[in-house]
Amino acid sequence: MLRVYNTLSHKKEDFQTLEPNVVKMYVCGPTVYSDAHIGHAMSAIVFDVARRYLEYRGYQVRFVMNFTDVDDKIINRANKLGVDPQALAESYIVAFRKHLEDLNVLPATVNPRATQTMDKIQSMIQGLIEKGFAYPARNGDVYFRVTHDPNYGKLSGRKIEDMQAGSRIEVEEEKEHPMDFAVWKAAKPGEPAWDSPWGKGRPGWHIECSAMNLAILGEQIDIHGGGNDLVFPHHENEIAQTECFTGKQFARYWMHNGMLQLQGEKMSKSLGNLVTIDDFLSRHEADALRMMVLNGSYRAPLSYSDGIMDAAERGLDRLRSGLKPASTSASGAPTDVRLALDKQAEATQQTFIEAMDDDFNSSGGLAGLFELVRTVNTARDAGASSAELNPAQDTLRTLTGVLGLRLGEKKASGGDADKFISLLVEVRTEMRKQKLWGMSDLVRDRLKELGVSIEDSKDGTTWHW
RNA sequence: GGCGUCGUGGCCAAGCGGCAAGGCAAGGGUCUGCAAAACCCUCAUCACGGGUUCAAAUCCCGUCGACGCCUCCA
Repeated sequence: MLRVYNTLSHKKEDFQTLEPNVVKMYVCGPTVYSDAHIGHAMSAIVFDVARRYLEYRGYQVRFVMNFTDVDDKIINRANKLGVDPQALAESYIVAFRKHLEDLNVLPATVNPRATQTMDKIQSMIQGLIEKGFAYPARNGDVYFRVTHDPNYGKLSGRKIEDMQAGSRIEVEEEKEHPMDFAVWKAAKPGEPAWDSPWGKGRPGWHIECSAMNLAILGEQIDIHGGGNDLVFPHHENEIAQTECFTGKQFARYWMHNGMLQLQGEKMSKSLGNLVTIDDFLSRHEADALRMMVLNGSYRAPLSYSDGIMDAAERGLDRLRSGLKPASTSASGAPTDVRLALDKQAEATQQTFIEAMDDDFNSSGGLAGLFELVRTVNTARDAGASSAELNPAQDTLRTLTGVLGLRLGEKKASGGDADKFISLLVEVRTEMRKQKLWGMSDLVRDRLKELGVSIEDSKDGTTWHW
């Protein structure tokens, strides 16, 4: 039985879907106004793993990730650069899509955009006004009436009174209550604007997610995800709008990932302490970032550092070691070794499911995989043939695949250099045959300095970057 | 100030009432011409102080500390 930690109840709950075998899942994507950083990547990876695991467990997942492509930040940035806000947003959407692909994040079933959901946004606002949950103000904005929602604050555990006390919000004259928030914003001259019953304007920050959910997944969904910095106000307001509009419970499970930190602080655009996805991928393989995320708990904050990346990359190598083929001289492993291998493959699968069923405990799942790796390697050393190794290696491949790891051969980034390296290695093999150890070691050491590792074995010599 | 998450070996980290998973690093060994890889062995009583229990890293109370949110943010 899968259990999922629900921010709404602060507990792990049994996972039950609205419809049998179907999961309706919505994850908040980025507001596209600048280069995405690895914190965004972490969030995408976390929910990609959840999605892959749900599919592995037999669910059909309708996975929606939105792009918020109209927003103050986008407008400001576009004005600064002197470009069209829509064009700016579009370029970042293209870039982000490419990043997701590079990071092996499965494509969403749908990627809706705020600007393409305008009808639904407006009909929702209209509905909220009719029900008394929203009101147009004299300045052309439309505000959500917080005090009319008895459940307001249930996700973040805040009370309207508490927030008022510590509030640093500038109180808009036009608001009935300081905590009321805009569902529609009147356009200033030169800003992107859409016609509406309340005058030209654009959606407020939270309404677009409510509307996109409604338009694509319906009134009720199973899982709503995002970074935990979105709990308040974004998700709180989303719940308020949607539930007041439909009169039904919106999302059953709210999942939030912890923040990626750099030197003890949240990595964020405003703090400027970030590593962009481009930066990261120019120095590491995509699997390494995923490995780093998988090694921890998705809800806990994660500190990015060279040390942690190093460990992630070594761990990746270790997983890969389990997939290496049988020795060409393999003549079959002893019975006890073969039995142990089968048994471990079985045990690993079980451990994996138990761990992942417990709120996607990837680190626990990984532990089982490492044990399988050791058993496979032991069997290979004991002379297991590829036929004997195959079933266990298939299990390993399947389960690492569920985590979204590709474990491909390390890229021979050298391009043209590769064939020269191969030549060098070939020559070295000849030297070794003639027992010219000094020369062979020199070649090996010098290549090592250049980033090329050589491994000699009974089956011959292999090398990799 | 309010709300919330958390504090496990040198580092990352699982465990959530019954002898402390796993990875990285380190040390010793097997293998190897020597290495590397692989394999074997070694390496913690769980921030602190009380309490509950036959039994607590795991539950309760308190202290200290970290981080997030309360303003745009994955």
